[in-house]
Amino acid sequence: MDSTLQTRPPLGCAAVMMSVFRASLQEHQLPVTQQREAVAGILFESTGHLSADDIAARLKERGDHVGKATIYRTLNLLVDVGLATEHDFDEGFKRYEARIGPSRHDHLICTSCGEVIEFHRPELETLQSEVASEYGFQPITRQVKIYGLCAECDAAEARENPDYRRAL
Amino acid sequence: MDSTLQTRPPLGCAAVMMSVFRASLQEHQLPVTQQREAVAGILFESTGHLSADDIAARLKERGDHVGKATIYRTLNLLVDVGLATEHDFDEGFKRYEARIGPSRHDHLICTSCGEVIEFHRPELETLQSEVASEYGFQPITRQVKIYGLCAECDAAEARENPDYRRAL
DNA sequence: CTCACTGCAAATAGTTTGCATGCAA
DNA sequence: TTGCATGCAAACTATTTGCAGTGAG
Repeated sequence: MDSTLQTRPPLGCAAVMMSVFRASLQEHQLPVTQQREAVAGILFESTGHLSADDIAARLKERGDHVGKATIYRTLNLLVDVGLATEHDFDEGFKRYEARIGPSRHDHLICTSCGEVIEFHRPELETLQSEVASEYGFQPITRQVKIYGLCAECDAAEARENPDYRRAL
Repeated sequence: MDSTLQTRPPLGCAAVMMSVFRASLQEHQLPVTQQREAVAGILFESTGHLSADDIAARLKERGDHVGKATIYRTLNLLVDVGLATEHDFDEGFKRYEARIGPSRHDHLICTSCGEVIEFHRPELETLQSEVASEYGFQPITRQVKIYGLCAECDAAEARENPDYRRAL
């Protein structure tokens, strides 16, 4: 299913995503409201992993106030139509990310400073299908999260406590 | 509310885990209380993924009432000393599992019926180290979760809605 | 005897929901 | 016009925390 390796289109991407979103709404007979466009716009123009609060803040600093309930409702909508991905990095809240095409990536999460590094490993696609078919499972999505210390935090830790790695 | 049980650990395993737990507590000058032993016991004797509520229920049906706050405090303690693993299967609450040795396994999660299937893939170990070293990252733990439909739910879905797979 | 643990209840925090009102179609 | 969408606030739910009392070492 994900046989096409696709890189993120650089420009105009947000605009394309917006029209896909509008089309999805119309297809489902749902109104295209200003709030929905505002929330989706913020997400599509950003490349990071945004929390509901991040989105609220960006909307505010742009003058576009949208109620938090609506932000959550819109994010869930985006996830449902497949235009956004939900992430849980164990921070006690969720983060959302625009989902451009079928391109899959996974994450390294620093448990010390919270940095999130994306990585791509096509082998994971194969492995996912293999494991799934072994159990008659129909895979829809996956999350691969590797927790640990980023290069900087690792160095810092090794400096303070030279043999911490022995515990791993 | 009960999780699916998978493989059965060797006998006496729970007892061994308990004494490791007691040792950890003593090492940190922490009292070995009845409540701590009760909570740890439930977790060590089970092979599944238990929520805090599951544990409360099992304690109750055994006559051993323990306050929920204490259950949470003990679970966090177990995670901190490395004797339990925390899982988040996107159910809105966490599940805990005894951690026997360094054996790694990952999960297939049915988004329809909630079944959790464990799988082992040694290649993931390699992949984890490769990716990590590529970014100078020091991996500590990982979570690989493949969401989708288990064989039964997939069949049921295909029966009701013959071409749902086209949407994937 | 002392200090940390326990239970309870109240507090948190992210997210969801009920309801009167406001817009998109 | 006709519904859904919105905003607010209240509701929810899992988890954490404060505090008076209890128990392990």
